[in-house]
Amino acid sequence: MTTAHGARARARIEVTAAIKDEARRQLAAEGAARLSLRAVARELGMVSSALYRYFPSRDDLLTALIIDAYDSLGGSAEAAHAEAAGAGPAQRWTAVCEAVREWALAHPHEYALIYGSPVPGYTAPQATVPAASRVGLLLIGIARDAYRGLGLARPTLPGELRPEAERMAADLAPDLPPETVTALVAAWAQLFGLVGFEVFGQFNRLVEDRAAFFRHAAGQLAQGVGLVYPQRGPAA
Amino acid sequence: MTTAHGARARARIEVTAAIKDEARRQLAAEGAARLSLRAVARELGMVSSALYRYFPSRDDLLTALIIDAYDSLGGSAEAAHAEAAGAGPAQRWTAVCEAVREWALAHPHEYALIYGSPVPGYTAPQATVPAASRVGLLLIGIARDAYRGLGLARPTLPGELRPEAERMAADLAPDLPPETVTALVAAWAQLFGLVGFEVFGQFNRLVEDRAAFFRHAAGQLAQGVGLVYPQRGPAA
DNA sequence: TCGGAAGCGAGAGCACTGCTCTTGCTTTGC
DNA sequence: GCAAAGCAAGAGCAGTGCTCTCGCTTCCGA
Repeated sequence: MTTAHGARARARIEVTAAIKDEARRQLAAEGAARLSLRAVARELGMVSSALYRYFPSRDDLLTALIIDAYDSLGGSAEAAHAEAAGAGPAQRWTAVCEAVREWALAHPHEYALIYGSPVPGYTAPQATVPAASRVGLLLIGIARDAYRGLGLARPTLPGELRPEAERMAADLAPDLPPETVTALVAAWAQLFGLVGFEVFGQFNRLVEDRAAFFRHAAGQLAQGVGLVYPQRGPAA
Repeated sequence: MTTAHGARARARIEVTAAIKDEARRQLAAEGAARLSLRAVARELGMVSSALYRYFPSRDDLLTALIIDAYDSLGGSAEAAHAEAAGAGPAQRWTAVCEAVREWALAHPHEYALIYGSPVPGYTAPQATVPAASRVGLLLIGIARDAYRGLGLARPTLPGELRPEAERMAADLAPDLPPETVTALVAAWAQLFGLVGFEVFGQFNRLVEDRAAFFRHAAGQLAQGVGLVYPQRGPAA
């Protein structure tokens, strides 16, 4: 009984996938706001009301696409990380950052869906959280490897931020120094600031050689986290 | 003849302003995608077709709101900068960053309009450029003051980025070192990464004391630009 | 095996959207 | 003083998300 629960369930899976595929096509072509349930149904040769058997609302379809986008981005980042497995922490950091950038440039509308303005009147459901965390976990993992290996330059931290830093460290990576975790969170946000500005055209008549610019900026981020070859003294 | 071109022209100005005000209200309440021309007209007691005499399309209304939002943000940032006039470059930098953050938190939907995903099928018209540049120019100005005054720590720059850095410097601030201009552009994007992540809820169950976190991150950005009290040696 | 239940696609319909066009009225400028 | 331009109103078009009802098909348990 490999055919899970008969032909009907199998058909449901196929139709659901077909709907998502067509929706993704329209998303890539026109953007989230122009994604139309009726158009998807039309393209699939079905009537719009039938589509509601698979997704109870337009927002639910969008949520499914969001999760898929997070997964696609996370997969690309993880693949890039795996490919750089032999290299040092700084190189692996940069490789992950560049994978994020390249995915975003290849899928601008999907990137906008997950890291642009949230779709209005819509807050990301809890279901998206695991998929959304993958890139962050990857970056934490790189820092952890460095910490356990060559060592990590420990960033500075003002006193007023220490309680918050310890809270974040307890949540995210209890084995890492709070200073490092704080710097990681900031670098994570800053990475997507760089990517977003490029994808959304803010660099348009400003930065020409964007790949080189990004590579350098990503390296600076790694340095801010402490992911440099410790020349002047390792972790305190 | 102070009344520019009679009562009709004056009425036009007033009605245009009333439309923008009501549209801004709806934008703040519901977000850009739910901004409806018909609802604006309804609220103003006019019929929807009449509104097209003032804005030829919904996108044109949005463009007007975008420019206003850039101006409002730029004004807030400039005001904060003026208030910190006596302080050193690092403090003024942080003050501007915090003003940007506070404006964004107070006007999330307007922030999303200008720094979130661009409205689909819509590329920002040239008219928005001057208004959009104000924050960036402010940051460049702070760096320039520091450069002419106490001096500026000069960031490092890889060789592959030098041509691009010189191009950007020629465009943006020919009087500043290319390394500084490059760091400025990166910091600019990273600043909006931090702000965007907070406004769009990416920090939600992650960072609690966001004000302190942001203050620290902004200070780190200033340091990356070279805007620190030169302790170890001023500009080379 | 068969009968009720659940799943499914189709169609009609509601309330809404952006936008266009025509119809009259008013203000403006020559 | 009169033609031209600006204006509000209404009707209408094509499109949207979503609901409801209708028959048909598949499923599952007695």
